[in-house]
Amino acid sequence: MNYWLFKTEPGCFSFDDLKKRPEMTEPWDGVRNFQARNYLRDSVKVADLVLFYHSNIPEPAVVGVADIVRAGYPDTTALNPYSEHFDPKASVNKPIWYMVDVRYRKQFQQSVTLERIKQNQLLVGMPLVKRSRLSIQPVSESEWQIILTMGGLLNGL
DNA sequence: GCCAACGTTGGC
DNA sequence: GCCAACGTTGGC
Repeated sequence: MNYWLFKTEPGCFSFDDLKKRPEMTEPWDGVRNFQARNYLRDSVKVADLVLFYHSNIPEPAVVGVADIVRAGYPDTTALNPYSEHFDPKASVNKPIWYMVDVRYRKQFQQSVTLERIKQNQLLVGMPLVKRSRLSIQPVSESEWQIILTMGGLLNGL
């Protein structure tokens, strides 16, 4: 079982959007970065847990937890010319891009802001701090425990 | 809205 | 395969 951090701009897709339909699964599509793609295609597995991060807002923060209900499969938005994520180089036989399905698990009691993460010496090694542009990032067991505790989910999910 | 960081593209 | 130009991300 692995831990991840997924980034999204809440104006595009937010944790509230996920929470509104708690029993539903949502495709995490539109990832167009090769390193993030590799994680989605090769490493993200069913039952993995995800820190849901809101970026590009005044106070960027981890706001809750989701889980993976389907591992990597071809991202069909790349094949759709009407999608904003259309990629003319992708095809059915060579999909290039991959997505996974996620599901709501739990909202934090208190959002864990990027500011607080940066203040914690045990978290400054996270790609979020060093390489903020990577939209799918692995999270270590200890980082996971610390951030869940900071979010008020000390007793787990 | 600015701009640093960094990923991608394409000419050579 | 190098690297300059360009585009995008995302914190501030």
